[in-house]
Amino acid sequence: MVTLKQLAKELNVSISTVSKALNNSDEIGEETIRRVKELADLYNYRPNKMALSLKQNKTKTIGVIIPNILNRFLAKVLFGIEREATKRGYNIITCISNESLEKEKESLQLLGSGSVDGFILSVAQESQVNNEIEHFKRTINQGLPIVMFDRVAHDVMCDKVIVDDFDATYNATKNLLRENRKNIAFFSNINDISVGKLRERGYNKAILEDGKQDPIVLKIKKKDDHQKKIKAFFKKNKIDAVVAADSSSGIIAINMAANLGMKIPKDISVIGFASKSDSNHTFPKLTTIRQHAKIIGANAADLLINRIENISSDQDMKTKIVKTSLIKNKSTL
Amino acid sequence: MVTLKQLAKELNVSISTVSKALNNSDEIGEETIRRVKELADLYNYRPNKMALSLKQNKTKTIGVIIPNILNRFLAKVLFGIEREATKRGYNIITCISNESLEKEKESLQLLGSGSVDGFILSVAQESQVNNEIEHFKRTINQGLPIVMFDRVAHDVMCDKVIVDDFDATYNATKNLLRENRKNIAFFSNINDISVGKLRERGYNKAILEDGKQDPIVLKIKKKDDHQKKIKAFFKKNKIDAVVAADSSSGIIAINMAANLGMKIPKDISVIGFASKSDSNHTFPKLTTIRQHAKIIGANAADLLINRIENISSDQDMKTKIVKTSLIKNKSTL
DNA sequence: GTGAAAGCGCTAACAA
DNA sequence: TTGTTAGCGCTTTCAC
Repeated sequence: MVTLKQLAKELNVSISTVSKALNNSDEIGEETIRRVKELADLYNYRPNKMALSLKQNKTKTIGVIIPNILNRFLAKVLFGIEREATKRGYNIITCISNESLEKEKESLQLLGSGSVDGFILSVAQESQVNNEIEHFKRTINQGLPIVMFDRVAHDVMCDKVIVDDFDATYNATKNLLRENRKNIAFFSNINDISVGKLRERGYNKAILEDGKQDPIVLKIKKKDDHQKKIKAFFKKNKIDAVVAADSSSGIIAINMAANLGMKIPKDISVIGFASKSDSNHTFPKLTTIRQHAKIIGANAADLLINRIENISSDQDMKTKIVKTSLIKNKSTL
Repeated sequence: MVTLKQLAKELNVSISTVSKALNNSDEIGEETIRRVKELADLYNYRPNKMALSLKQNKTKTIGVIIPNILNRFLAKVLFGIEREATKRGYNIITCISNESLEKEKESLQLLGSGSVDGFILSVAQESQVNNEIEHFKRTINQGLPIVMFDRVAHDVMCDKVIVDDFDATYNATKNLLRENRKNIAFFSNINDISVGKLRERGYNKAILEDGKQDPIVLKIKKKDDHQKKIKAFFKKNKIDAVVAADSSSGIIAINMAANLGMKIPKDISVIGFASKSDSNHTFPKLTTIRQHAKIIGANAADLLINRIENISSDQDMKTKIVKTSLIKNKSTL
């Protein structure tokens, strides 16, 4: 990598002249600027990012801590973050917490020592279960802003971007009630995290308000055989509708129902959280609750960068709610 | 963030004493070391990463350029890279090229100016189509090693990690021939990239070697309605087996076949590239070609870090082939 | 209009 | 055993 020093030497001027010339300072003569820029172009000079960061005490880099990159929703949020960050001149350093509190702490610690200007994260399952929030507070006290999305820690004062999980399942369930479904079940593979619980509550509320049936909830653990669990459930309970809290449950529910001879949506309706490409994985296509993951990511990046650059003068922390949409496909009436 | 300077001041010693003490230099007295470390702990001192990078001219950071994070395979490779990199003390900066040559160039350019010690990447579709490789060569000449995985540019001299795509579909097709299938079709949604072509060739070779049937290839474009295309194809051609080059095609093929009344695997066998969780999205479960994405990622990280740290003394570039495995599930006999 | 010098936080060769 | 100094690449204030 060519440096200012080398350019200066070759041009027989001082380092500061070169620096100023490249930054179009009006202290420098036109002719000099031209000469400097020419040589810089020739050598394809780029200012060293580390030197800039050190000097200006900002890195133009965002730390992103994601619990699980194999989750389509989270991957999509990451995509949204990356796009918005790039647009605003920021890079992202990605860490995958793998749902582990320890890794989450470590990432915060490691990147916190000068590598990034702030963090965007979704809380690891282990941290949520143990309600651990000290590490977040420490980071914030250190002067590094955090934006949390989806799985947030309510007791931490920071900007947040969340989904209207409760309303989403509440409305989805209402929808099924309007179809006159008599036995609506709720399937969930994510019952240990906050959003999973919110979704269950939305379902429960709709069922109880209606008052004509009892909630039936199938909780599937990560280690369970997903297909077998659902098959067994279908055989034991006669149900005519499913609200699925995660995308796999919805997809498997449809395929299994079809396999057991049920007609969709005549005999059974299914609504699930899923992305567009996932909803393609069933026939008929799954009626889905879309979370607009990319928008969530873009919003999170936006909030963080504004905070970093002090664009929003106000000190209050914001919580943005990105509303889900119900996309009606053919797995409901 | 607390600095050496501040610690030194508080302890009434010089900056270099503090630095040496923290690095356990034997130049420093035990008592001093203890005092320094105590205060450093108290203030939770961490050396500033930017300063270290600038000083030592290495960043302990890897640039990863991924064409599409929503692709499960690529996401999984990223996971593997991140895990291996973290294990060896490296961070990763992730850029998403979105299959665009321009973005790929830009990322190389931007991160190349001091932000990373090397790159791991899978070539963007646009770059492959136009056979653009100058930007890779430029980066390498700049002294930054590159490791390519999956979609590689053969004319660039660098370490590579690839999958035995040709053999994978060749063997899968042979497998179907052994089942005595008479009309084996090939479905692909990725025919414009190198691996897609390799997979088609493997299929073709097996069919032609057998000599008892003609290849039947269905190429699906990104903008096509995936389900409709496959449905129409099933209606027009009577086929009894499918080899799918991408995971969506395999999954949709099974669900659509079932929907059209075919019995799987009695009437039709399906084999596809997919991850474990994807193969759960069909009933019966999809017989899959596993690519071992995490291992690919780990290998790529390993190769790159060795190159960066000059562990492998040899100058020859290595190409590692990670063999696929055929996981027999119930969508084949 | 140009250059010298200080300083961002750190390490290390050299001096004391 | 500890401190002084130079330097990594850059910007910026202040002299000339």
